[in-house]
Amino acid sequence: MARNNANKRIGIADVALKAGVSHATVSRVMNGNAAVDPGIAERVRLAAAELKYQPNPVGRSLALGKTDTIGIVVPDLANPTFQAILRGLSIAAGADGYRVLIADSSEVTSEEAILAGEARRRCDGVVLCAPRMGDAQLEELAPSLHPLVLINRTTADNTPSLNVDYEQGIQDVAQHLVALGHKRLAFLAGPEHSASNRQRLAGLEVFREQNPGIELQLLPGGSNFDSGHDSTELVIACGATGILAFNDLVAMGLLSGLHERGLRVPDDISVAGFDDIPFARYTTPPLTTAAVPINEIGSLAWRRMREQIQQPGEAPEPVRDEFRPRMEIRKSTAAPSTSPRDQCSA
Amino acid sequence: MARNNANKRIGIADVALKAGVSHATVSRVMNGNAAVDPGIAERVRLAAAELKYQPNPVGRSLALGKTDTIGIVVPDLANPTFQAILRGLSIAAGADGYRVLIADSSEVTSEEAILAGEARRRCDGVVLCAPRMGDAQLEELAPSLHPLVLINRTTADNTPSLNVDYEQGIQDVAQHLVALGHKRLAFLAGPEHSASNRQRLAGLEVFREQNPGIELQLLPGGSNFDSGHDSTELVIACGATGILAFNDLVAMGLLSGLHERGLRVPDDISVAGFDDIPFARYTTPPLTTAAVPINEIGSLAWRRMREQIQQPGEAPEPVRDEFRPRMEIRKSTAAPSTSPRDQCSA
DNA sequence: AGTGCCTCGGTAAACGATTTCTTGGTTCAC
DNA sequence: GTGAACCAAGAAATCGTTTACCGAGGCACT
Repeated sequence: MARNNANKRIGIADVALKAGVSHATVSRVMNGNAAVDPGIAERVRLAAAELKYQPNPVGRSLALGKTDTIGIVVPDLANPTFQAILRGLSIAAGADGYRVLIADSSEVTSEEAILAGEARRRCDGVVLCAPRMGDAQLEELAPSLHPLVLINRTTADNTPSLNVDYEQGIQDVAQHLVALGHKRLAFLAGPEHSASNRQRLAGLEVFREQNPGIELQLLPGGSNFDSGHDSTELVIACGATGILAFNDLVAMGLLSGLHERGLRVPDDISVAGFDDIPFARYTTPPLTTAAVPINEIGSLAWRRMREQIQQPGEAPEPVRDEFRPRMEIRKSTAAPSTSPRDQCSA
Repeated sequence: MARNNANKRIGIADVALKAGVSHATVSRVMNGNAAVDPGIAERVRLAAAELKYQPNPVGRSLALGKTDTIGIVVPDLANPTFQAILRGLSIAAGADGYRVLIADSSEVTSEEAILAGEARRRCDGVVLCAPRMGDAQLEELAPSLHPLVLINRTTADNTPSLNVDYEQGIQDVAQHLVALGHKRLAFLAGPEHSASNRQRLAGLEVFREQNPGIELQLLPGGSNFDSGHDSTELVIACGATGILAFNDLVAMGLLSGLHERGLRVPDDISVAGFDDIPFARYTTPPLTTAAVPINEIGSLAWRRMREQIQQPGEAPEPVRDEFRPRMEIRKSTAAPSTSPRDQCSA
């Protein structure tokens, strides 16, 4: 807060004094609320301009019961996915005069609930990205956060939520590889407790049932570059010709590892990512991936939030938005080579 | 703000009522301020716990004259550099119990000043990244923002600022290429009004004087992937063997363009970036670049901010932190090929 | 002229905390 | 036994706004 310049920040009282009216009148003209005599209004405006008066937002917030701010809690700002959501949210909210407050839980699950509560108290609503939080805790927490929008999570009481259909998306990726002729696939999994990883595994289970002739291995992994890179040996050893990476970061790490080992993508091995982060189209080769319309998610999150904030009465029925990833086929996947590289693991 | 649950959010008055004391006493025990009878204190704590009372931050802010929030204004959240600064800042500030409020000016120069002022009124201080704002306007604005930290800008009145030495950094890149044997260089410039681009140009001017035997062309460009990609033809046509890209994004776009055109990096042409964004080491080939310790900048920005916030008295002398980029030599640069590809442009 | 309505703007009560001031009750020393 | 010193907790002021309420005028109509 500001109380530096000269002695005190100028407040509504100073303007009132200078214009020879009461604070109430100043407030009225500043907000264009009630009808004020044009002459007086002009005098007030002049005084305000001369003093460079700007209303104190904290005072307004207290009186109005709103802060024109929403909070977002993210598990990790280093992740391009959350960066993109934040960006989309920030821009969309900004267009409506709202600002966004960040709370980065740094992947510490226990912090998520606390941060969310704190953010909620400071803001008019919160957008919650909490992939690791337990279902029970989420259910308990949600009501107290009320103007709330969830990302990739849902609650029983139908909190508005935006969900990427990872289950279907990963199946699409697998099918793409099968269509190219691959018979031996491997999924480089994400963090164990990640909700979206579980969805992917569920999708692959369905895929397995529907494609009994296709081998599908599950490899432990992580969610970032380094874990993809570190999985290189594992991937080579497993003998699969088509790799489904947990996300684009992992895929890129793997791409780089394979390149170092002298394997050619997609000639020797096909690699597909997930998310379609901005960098995906610029890898060499450009990465085939399941594109998630991430910017849209950010701005839609704001829309859903705004609906809740602005309709103070009944909610316009809770909404659950579903995003089905779209296959973005680039150059990192191709038909498997006819030479029997897949035998080398035996 | 919260006023949803049941009827009203519970406030200090409810706790006071339940504990049979006055608000003042509740406030005292919540803040551990004055000495309160242990019995009463316990009663209050119990009441607070039963009601799940959490103090309203807006009320506190008004009374205390601080918000425990700092603002950051960035020109574009899509830029990895600002994402990284934001992240470092957010984590460092979070560790001290401060939150950060975002204002994205979306590259609209005229918005920067307004956003900064607004952010300042809501927060205890602001970190300003305003690469395009005019010097005069910055000088005028700075005092009113007072607890202020500048990124890559400075003012006459010595506002604390963190500066990357682009001037020296770009010279280091150029020297690196010369050391490899390159005689024909080209700089793929950034946005015209970017302050950091001007610094790079100044650095290259010095380089020119010191290396009269080296040809150095200036090519118009931009600051993102696409502009790098779009410059591919220009780069090929200019005949240079060593390319200095404005930043890593541009370099990566160029890398991808060159790859599409069938040119090999670094065999046919060397490309160097600037910044060392996280993705730089995972391009193919891994990108040689001038590494800017960007995470450090974010956290140091917080340190400088904290110094100003916590020492309300005299400033601990204004500081100007300088970061000299460190060459990160990877695989995208090498000695020029002996075959005279550089003639093809003649 | 008196009544009623309408307009304008001042007064004061929120909003939810912190903090200074004050008061009533002890205790202690003289 | 009285005054000083002291302590804990309540009363009230403060922070900077907004806004419900009300009173004072002005005007028109009966």
